[in-house]
Amino acid sequence: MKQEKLESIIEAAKRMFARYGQRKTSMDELAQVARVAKATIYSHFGTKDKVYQEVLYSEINEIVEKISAAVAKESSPMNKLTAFVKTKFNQRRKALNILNLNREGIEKVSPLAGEIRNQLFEREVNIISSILKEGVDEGIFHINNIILTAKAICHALRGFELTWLVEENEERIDNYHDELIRILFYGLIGGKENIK
Amino acid sequence: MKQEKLESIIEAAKRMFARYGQRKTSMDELAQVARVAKATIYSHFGTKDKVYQEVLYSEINEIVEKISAAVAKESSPMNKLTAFVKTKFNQRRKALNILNLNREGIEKVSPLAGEIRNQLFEREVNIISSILKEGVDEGIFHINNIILTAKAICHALRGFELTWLVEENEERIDNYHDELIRILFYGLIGGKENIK
Amino acid sequence: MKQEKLESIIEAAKRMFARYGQRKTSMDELAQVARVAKATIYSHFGTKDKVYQEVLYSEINEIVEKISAAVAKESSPMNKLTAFVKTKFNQRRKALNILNLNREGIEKVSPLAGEIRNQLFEREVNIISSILKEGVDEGIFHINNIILTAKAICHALRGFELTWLVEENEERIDNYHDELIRILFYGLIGGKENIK
Amino acid sequence: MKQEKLESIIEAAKRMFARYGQRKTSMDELAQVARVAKATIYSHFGTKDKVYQEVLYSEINEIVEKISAAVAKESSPMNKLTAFVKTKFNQRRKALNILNLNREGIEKVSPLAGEIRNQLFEREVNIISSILKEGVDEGIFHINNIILTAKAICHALRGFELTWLVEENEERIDNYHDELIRILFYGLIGGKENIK
DNA sequence: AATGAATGAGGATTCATTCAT
DNA sequence: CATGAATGAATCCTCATTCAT
Repeated sequence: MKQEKLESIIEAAKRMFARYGQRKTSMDELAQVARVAKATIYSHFGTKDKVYQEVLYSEINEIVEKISAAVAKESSPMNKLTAFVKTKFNQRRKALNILNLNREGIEKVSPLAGEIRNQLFEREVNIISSILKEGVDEGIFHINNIILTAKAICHALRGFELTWLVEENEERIDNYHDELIRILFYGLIGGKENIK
Repeated sequence: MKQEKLESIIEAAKRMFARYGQRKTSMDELAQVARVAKATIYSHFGTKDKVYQEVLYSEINEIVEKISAAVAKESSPMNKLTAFVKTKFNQRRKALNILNLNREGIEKVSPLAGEIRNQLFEREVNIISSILKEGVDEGIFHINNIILTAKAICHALRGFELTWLVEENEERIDNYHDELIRILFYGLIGGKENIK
Repeated sequence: MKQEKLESIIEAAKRMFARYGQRKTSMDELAQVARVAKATIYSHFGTKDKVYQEVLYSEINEIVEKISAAVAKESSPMNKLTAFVKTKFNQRRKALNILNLNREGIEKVSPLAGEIRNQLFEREVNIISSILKEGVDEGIFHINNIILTAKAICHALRGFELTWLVEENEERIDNYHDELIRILFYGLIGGKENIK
Repeated sequence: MKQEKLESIIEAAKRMFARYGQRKTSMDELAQVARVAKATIYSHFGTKDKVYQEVLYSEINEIVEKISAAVAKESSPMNKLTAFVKTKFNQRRKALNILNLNREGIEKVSPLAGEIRNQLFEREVNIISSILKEGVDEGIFHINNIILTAKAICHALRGFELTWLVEENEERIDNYHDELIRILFYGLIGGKENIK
C-alpha cells in the first residue's frame, strides 16, 4: 500500500478511535475521513479490530519510549520516580486510545486490546521496579517486596488516567499528581514538610 | 406497573449490564430474560439509558452505605482508612456495573452515567476527607491540603478497580492492596517496618 | 405478525427465490417487493435461510398432497404410476423452489434445505413403494426388491426435474415422460407395442 | 503466461470450484491457493466465469472420452449400455464440477455453463442412441423412437448424479444402478428373473 | 506478462424505538 | 398497563474487477 494512504488511515484512525471509541467509530466514517475507500482499509487491515490494534501498539511504544528517556535523564531514584509520573501523564494527549481502553470495554471491544494494555502495564512495572531497586540499594527507599510495590504503584497511577479526559483543568490534575508523589515518598504519617 | 415485573426487569438488567456492558446488552435480550415484552420496559423506563441509570444509582447507594458502616465501626483513623479500602474492594461483586463503567465508555455510553460515577467519587472523597481530618486533628497524619490528598487517594484507588475483573487471583490482589495501604501510611522513604 | 404482511412476504419470497435462487435474492429486494421493511422480515423469520426453509416446506407439502390425491383416484397400479409421474411433473410451476434446489447448491446454500429435499424424496419413495407392492401383489409387476426399485425410480425421475426449467417446449418434455413410463413398464427388451 | 503458472491456476480452480462451487470460490482465495497474484488470473482469463468454463470444458472432454472407450470395448448392446452407466458413474470423482453444476445454479451462476452442460448431455445422448440403434437393428431392443428413448434415459441417469455427492455409501448407490439397469432392460412388467 | 493496490456496489444482520390495540 | 408488530438507520464485511507500474 502506498505509504501516503496508509498513514492517512492510521492518522485518521488514531483521531477517531480517540474521540469516539472503537465501537462508535464506523468504518464508513473512518474511510471518509481518511479519504480512502472502505475496502481499501479492509484490503490492508482485514478487520476493524486489526486497525485498532495497530493504533494501540503504536501508542504504547511511543509512551514507553518517552518515559524511558525521561527517567534516564534523572540520576536520583526520587527524581526518576517523579519524572516517570510527570512524563506518563504528559503523554496523555498522544496516547488517547490507550486511555480510552480504560473507558471503553476492553475484552468486550477487542480481545487482543486487553493484552496490549497489559503489555504496557508490564513495561511500566519493569521501569518502576528498576527505580525502586535502585532506591533500595542506595538506602533511600525502605521496601520489602519491590515487585509488589511497583505493581501497587502502577495500579494506583492507572486510577489517574481515568481522570485525564474528564477533568478539564490541567492545573488541578497536576496538583493531584504532586500530592500523590508526596504520599508515595513520605506517606500520610511521615509528613511532607521536607519536600520541594 | 406490577412490582413483580418491575423487579424482574431491574434484576435482569443488573445481571446483563454487568456481564455484557450497556452497549452489548440489547433490549431484546433484556426483555427476554426479564420475561417481559420489550415495549413494557419502554413504557416504564422510556429509554435503555434510563434503565441503566436506575441500576447504577441502586449500586452506588449500596456501596456507600456499606463503606460508611464499615468505617464507622473503627475508631482510629488508620484503621478507618484500612476499613475503607478493604470494604470498597469487597463490594466489587455487588457493584459490577459501577465497575464496568471503568471498562466501558462513560459519556460515550451514557451521558448521565459519568455524572453518577462522579457522584460516587465525591462521596468517597468526603468519607476519606473526614478520616484524614480526624487523623490530622489527632496529630497522626501530617498533611497540608486534606481535600487534595483525599482526591489523590481516591484516584489511586480507582486504578485498582480496573484490575478487579481482569485479575483472577484474589489473593494477589489483596497483596497489592496491603502494599498500597502501607505506602499510603509510611511512603517509600518512611519504610514499613512498624506496620502489622 | 399480521396475516396480511406475512403472506405478502411468503408470496414474494416464493416468487423471488424461484426466479433468482436463494443466494441471488437479496433481503433488500425481497423486502421491497413484499412492501415491508427489511427488519420486519427479520423480526419474524430471523434469518434469510429461515424464510427459504419456510417456502420449501410449504412447497413440498403441496406437492405430496397433490400427488397423493391423483394416485388415490386411480385403481390399477399401472395407472397409479402414470398418475404419479404426470402429476409430479405438472406441479412444477407451483414448486419452483424445490426445483431450484436441484439447480442451486443445496448444503452450500442452506444446510437444512438438503434435509427438506430429502424429506420430499422419502415421501415420494413411500408412495411409489406402495404402488409397486400393490402391483406385485396383483401379479402385474415382477420385482425382487421393492424399496430398491422404488428408490431407483425416484432417482431417475429426479433427473427430469433438472430439465423443467431449461427446456422450453412442454410438449417435448411430455414425450420424454411417456417414453420413460413405457421403459419403466416394459423395459428396452420387452418392447412397448402393447401400450396405449 | 508461463505454462507453470497457468497449470497451477487451472488445477487450483478445479479443486476449489469442486469443493466450494463457483459462487463461493472467491478470486482472492483462488489466487492465494494458486500462488499467483489475483490480477494475473484476470490478465489471462478476463473473468471468473471464463476460468470456470475452462474447467468445465476440460472435465466434459475427459468424461466423454472415458465413456466412449468403455463402450467401445463391449460388443453386445446390453453390455454397452451397462458399461455406459457404470463408467459414467465411476467418473464422478474426476468431474466434480460438472456434478456441481447440478447442485449449484446453472444459468444463474454462469450463462455459458448451462450450454456446456447441454453439450455433455447431447454427446451422451448420441452415444446412447448409437447403442440403442445397434440393439434395435439386432432385434434385441424394441423401441419406436430411438432418439426420444435415448433422451429419456439420459434424463433419468442425470437424477442419480445428484445423489453421488450426498449419499456416502457407495455400495448402496451401486445397488440403485443395478436396479435401474434391470428396469431399463426388462421394465416393471417383464421382470428380471433372467438377468445376471 | 505479472502484480500490488484500490475500489464501487452490494449484502446480511442488529437494534433502539414507536405505535395501535 | 401491557404488548406484538413494525421499522429506519447503521454497521461490519465481501468480492469481482480495474489500473498504473
